[in-house]
Amino acid sequence: MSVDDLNAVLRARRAKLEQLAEQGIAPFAYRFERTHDARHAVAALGGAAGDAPGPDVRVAGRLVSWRAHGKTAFAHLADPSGRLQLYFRRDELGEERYAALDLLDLGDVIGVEGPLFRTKTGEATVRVRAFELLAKSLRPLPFGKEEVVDGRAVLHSGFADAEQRSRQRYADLAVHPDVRELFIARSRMVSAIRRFLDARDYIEVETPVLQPLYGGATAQPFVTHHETLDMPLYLRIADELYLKRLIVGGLERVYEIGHDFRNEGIDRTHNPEFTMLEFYQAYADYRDMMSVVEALVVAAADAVRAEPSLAERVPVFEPPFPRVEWVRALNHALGVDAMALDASALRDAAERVGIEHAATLSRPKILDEMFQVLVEAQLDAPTFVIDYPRELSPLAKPKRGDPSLTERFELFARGKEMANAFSELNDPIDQRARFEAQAALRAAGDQEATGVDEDYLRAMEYGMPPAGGVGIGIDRLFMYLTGTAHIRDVILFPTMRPE
RNA sequence: GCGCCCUUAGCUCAAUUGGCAGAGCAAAUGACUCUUAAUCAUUAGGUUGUAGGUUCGAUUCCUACAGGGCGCACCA
Repeated sequence: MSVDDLNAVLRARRAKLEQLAEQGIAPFAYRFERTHDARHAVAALGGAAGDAPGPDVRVAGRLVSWRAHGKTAFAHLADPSGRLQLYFRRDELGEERYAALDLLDLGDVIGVEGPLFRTKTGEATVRVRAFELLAKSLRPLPFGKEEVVDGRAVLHSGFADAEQRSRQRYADLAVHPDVRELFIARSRMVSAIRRFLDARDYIEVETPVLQPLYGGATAQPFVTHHETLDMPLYLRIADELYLKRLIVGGLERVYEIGHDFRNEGIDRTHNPEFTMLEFYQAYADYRDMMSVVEALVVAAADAVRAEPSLAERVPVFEPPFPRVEWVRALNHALGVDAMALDASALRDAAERVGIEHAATLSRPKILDEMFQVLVEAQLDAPTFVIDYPRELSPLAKPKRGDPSLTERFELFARGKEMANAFSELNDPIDQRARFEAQAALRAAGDQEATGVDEDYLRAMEYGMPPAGGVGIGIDRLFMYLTGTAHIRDVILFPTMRPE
């Protein structure tokens, strides 16, 4: 885009850039020594009563409002900690420097120096003695105007377009302090989870994102190609099989936080790449892992609640969470023994609860759909669903005492799956049989079925201790804790078509 | 992938039945030494998402395409 194509606003800013050059003012600085951020500057003035001047401060940030009155001007500077009012006077700055203020624009990054004082309306303000341009803003940020009504900031004419806010997250963050706070809270939550696991003697590991065989979940993968090896590689859909190899190797407690990739639809709760936490603990079973998950969710919630602007939104948990047995819950909701129904009775039951074309679905699929409608959707408070039917859980160990079930739990909250966990299968004979069943499905055209992972079987044949394993979707956990409806609002740069 | 809806100035939004495309903010010029959605005056800013069609005339009606939103499907 040439300068000729730019609109008048952009041209005006470029013109100022030239005037700055003529005056020998560098529009893009190297550094600025700060003594305070906005919040600490306000605190530094403290309760200084009346006209008592406060200390000198040097603060830097973005110019977000400007009110000129001839020979004086008020402005607000915003930094990550908040906003601070600035007061410019011609008689203090001198005519030349005061005139140079004309070359500033909203959105410029500036640094100022001067004493703090309180205006007659009581607002902590810097009486600017000197200012420096640190970065010229050549493109107007979509600032709204902020009005304070009953002590609360009300934004006028802001940056509302959901598409542009996601595409230009930098602008969204720049003009919306609450968006910054949300992503800061997400980072704090992830840090808290790391501390939680570290404190329990888990070690954080990194396993391959590019995998010759994908597995550990059922999903369409992204496929790429390595030139030198001349072979296809898949972006991982789960971390599971590599983490369990490490259990074989004697790393008894491991976790990984990273992106999984699934080549599927995009909607309110799905992004093609998303953040997954998986952790595995040798010599533990799924009941041990339930306790860990309860404590982990509490720790994550505490970390988010520590962000004051979000505190009210974060649910308070009181472990232990209720446990609901899969079969018993479904039968109770249905009023009959679902597992005992024959094929046609099951179809009729499914259609009564609103499942369409049940005739085309497999038995496990019908059961799963009925469970989703009748039970999962009703689970608002965090609840463990335990002991899934074997036919729904190809990756879990059979339940002790009832081989028709598996030792598996999922954690649900607000009707959404938060975590999925098993007593991990550690029998290589059984594992091979399950892989071969998958391979048969794949040969029959099921794109999501995986092949036989011989290397993983080799690892298991060396002997894998019993272990409990958990997967938790970090994006969804954070959505739940903050009451965020759309996954794109908790991912800094969600996947979108190019403009 | 399917259905419905949306796309107008840098931002937020108007525009009667198909009849000269408007406002606020932002911008430019001027006035103003405690303002805070500052105020006041003046000015500029548009190939109405793109390409076609119907019409004397299209922001408006039709078709296709692009991007987006919502729902469905897929995703245990």
